[in-house]
Amino acid sequence: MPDSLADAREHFIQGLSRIAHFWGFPKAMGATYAAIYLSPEPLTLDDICRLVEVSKGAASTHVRSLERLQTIHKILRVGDRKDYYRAETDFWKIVKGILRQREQHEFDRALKSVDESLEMVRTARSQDADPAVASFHEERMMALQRFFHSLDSLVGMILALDEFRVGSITALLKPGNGKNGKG
Amino acid sequence: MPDSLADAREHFIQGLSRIAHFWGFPKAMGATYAAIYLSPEPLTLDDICRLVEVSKGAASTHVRSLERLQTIHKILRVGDRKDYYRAETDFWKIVKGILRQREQHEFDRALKSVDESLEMVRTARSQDADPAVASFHEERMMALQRFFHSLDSLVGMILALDEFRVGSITALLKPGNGKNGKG
DNA sequence: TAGAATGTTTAGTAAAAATTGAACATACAG
DNA sequence: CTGTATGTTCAATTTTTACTAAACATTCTA
Repeated sequence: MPDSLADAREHFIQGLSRIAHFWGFPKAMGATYAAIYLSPEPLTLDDICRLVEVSKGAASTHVRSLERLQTIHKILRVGDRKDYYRAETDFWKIVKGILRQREQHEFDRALKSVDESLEMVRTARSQDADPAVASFHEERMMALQRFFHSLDSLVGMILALDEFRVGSITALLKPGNGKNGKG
Repeated sequence: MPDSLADAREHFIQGLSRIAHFWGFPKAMGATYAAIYLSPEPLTLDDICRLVEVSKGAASTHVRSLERLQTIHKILRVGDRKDYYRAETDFWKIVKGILRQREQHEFDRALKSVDESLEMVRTARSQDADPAVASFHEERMMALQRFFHSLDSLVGMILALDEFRVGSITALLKPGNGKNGKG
């Protein structure tokens, strides 16, 4: 069977699709990354359409998203109008990029939302609201606010740690620990 | 305006809905948690239907999911057939629980998927596949495998750290660091 | 300028996920 | 046993998200 290698590639691509989907990205986006990741040579949009079996429009959208997340990189060649894409292979860098992006967009909004709610409760209390309920709400909201700020600090710390190579932290853990006691 | 407090609650619930959705849960599930979290008294299913404006079926599903994630707890009272729910307020515990569940389910599957693909590539190589391409695929898959194992170790470590109270780590960071240099 | 090769946007469609509502199950009271 | 109050399940529906295909834009050649 001359296509056992293609089968393996297929299986791998499907695996990354699942993972991508699980973490909230379109399946085809994961497949796109996988296809690029497994290619020895940079791929063009048309290559991707062929390998991932997706329309040019979708491929265009996905490479844009992947590039924004810094999981792939565009390569331009002089005298060639095609865009080529190669995979970023430093996974810690990728995780860091995704963390950073998520933090910037949605995480900030979450913080803001709690801040606003808290402000509203305080306004309500200064007016006519039931003081007991208002106090309770205020307490709970403040607790969540504290947690978010801690998370924010923690993520910031992790991102900063990258300067010292996060990967090396896990290298410390690797030798001889196998799996960590589950299932 | 006698409902400014209800407005604040509304805003808060909507905020948590967004967050939940962003992290891959149904919006109404986040809203359900928020409603319980803000209630001084444990809530019944019917309370939830009313507060979150959702059918009994959906409410039932959501409390089940939330309970499985240990974000809320069921309270049974003697001589009362209703189930009551109160919110878990230890957010680090919640994060830990979600991490643990995700690790067990999807994370393990990801590892397995890569392991299998790798096995397939090796089989292919022992047969007739292009050795150069097979080698390249094998290398890349092994790199991802290594990363996954590192991640697995890292998550395991974080979960283990809980014994020593993860919260205290962030407590160290909190005093006077404000925001960590973004936007 | 036209024509070819490429990438992007978008209106419409297809697929997936969440939600409803009603049937069903269970437990208790009388 | 019957009726009532509760929780659960699931087929059908609604809502959301992803994708396609075609029009459009851009850049290069000549």
